[in-house]
Amino acid sequence: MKNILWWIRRDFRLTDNEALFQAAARAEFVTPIFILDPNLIRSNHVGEKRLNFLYGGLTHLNDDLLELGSRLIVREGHPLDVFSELRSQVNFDAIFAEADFSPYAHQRDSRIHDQFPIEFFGGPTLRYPMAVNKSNGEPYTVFTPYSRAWKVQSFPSEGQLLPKPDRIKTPDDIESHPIPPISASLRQSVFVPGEAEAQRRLKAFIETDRAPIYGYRTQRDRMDLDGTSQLSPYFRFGMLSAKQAFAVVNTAISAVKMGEEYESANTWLNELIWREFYQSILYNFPHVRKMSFRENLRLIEWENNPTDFEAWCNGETGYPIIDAAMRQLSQTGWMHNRARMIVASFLVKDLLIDWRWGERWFMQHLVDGDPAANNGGWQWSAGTGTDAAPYFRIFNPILQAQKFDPLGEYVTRWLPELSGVPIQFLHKPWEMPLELQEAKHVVIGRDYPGPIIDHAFARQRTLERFRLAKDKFERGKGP
DNA sequence: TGAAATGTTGGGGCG
DNA sequence: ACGCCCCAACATTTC
Repeated sequence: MKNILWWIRRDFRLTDNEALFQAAARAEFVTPIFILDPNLIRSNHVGEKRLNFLYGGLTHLNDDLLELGSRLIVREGHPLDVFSELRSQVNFDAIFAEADFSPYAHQRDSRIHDQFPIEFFGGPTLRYPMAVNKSNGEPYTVFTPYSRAWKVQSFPSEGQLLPKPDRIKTPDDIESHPIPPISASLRQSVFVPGEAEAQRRLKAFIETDRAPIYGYRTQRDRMDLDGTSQLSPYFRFGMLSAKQAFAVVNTAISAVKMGEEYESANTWLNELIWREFYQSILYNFPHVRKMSFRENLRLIEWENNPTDFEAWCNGETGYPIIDAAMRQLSQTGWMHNRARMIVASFLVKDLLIDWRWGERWFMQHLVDGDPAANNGGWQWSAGTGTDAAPYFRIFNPILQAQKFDPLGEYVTRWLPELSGVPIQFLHKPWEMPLELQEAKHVVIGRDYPGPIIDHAFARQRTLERFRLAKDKFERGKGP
């Protein structure tokens, strides 16, 4: 073939990229193209932090392509229109792309497939969402059996990873839209975009001396430490392939064989499989995007108090662990996973606000915001999802903070105004005697808000409300 | 990938 | 010495 369009969607990398590899092997010219699709970049499910990471990623990808003699073509518009227009300007024989099974992408791609010669390769996960099923052909809805079946199939080895092409020839007469600039306020993001940074982080997490992965089982819950890989934004845009991660972790696991290090590496492996699980859930049960997976919890009578929601969003709930986490999110576009569970439990089970409100807020602010993982996480926390936390499992924000931020360093990092508060009061500052509040310049109601809700009360209210929803459902389908 | 309520046990103080 | 109470500490049940 003469010219193949390599259509980049969420595979911002040159190594282990089957679509690119095949395009380079089969065609004389390869045209890397990224489309700024208004359905994605103007959606109310994305915010500037993820868009900036995306734009930065495009810049890095273009730099990497330049080194191979190629360059990135950027176009703006609906993909069907963009390809129609392109066809009138240049000759291309086929479009090659990494598969994407999220609902919008799937629908978009089948329309493209009706009108253009397009071939799909691989995907954002190692296993296709339809490739891990029960013996009766039905998809799994519980994680543990899913992961067991997932692990039975073959693991990739590092030798099976595809190299990047030596050289890519790209026609030089194709116009490109400029890569949108990054907002000045976000140039200092903690997440440097690009494939090189993704690889550096993967190696730092797994392949250095005393790498964090070997203490992951216990360290991952500590919000005050950097015990997690922080790779999620890179997975989100495919700056790292799932296959690369699985191959590397597989090597690490074989190297240790047993003990705490082995358990830890396996715990991280399981986290990668959770990611595959939720991709599969969204593919097989697309309605979870709109409603509870569990039918019996679709009639919860939410409070949905807008003032409470605003306090949660802005980190002004008066619970330091909640407020610290929400500020970490709005300042960095990322939140520690343990903190995600705590703030989700608080929104849903203390404030009784519809989990979909929280889901949308996360999508708007997370650099790693992914519809499948985010929806899965929220439904898990709300107790409405597949293999979810039972509805009566309600986090106590104070106990969680004491367990997983024992020194209060996470809280004071994001709430420096609380740095003078002694640790025994840090996670419940409203219990400070008034003299101490004055002395530490943390007067509740003046320097820091009082708690917007009493946890014990909220817990009882939620147990009642969820119970009611179940009862209503039972009666509704009655005899 | 909880927490609270309730139940049980056992050591020590004490009459 | 003995029974009784108290109450941690731990276990089990319940939400």
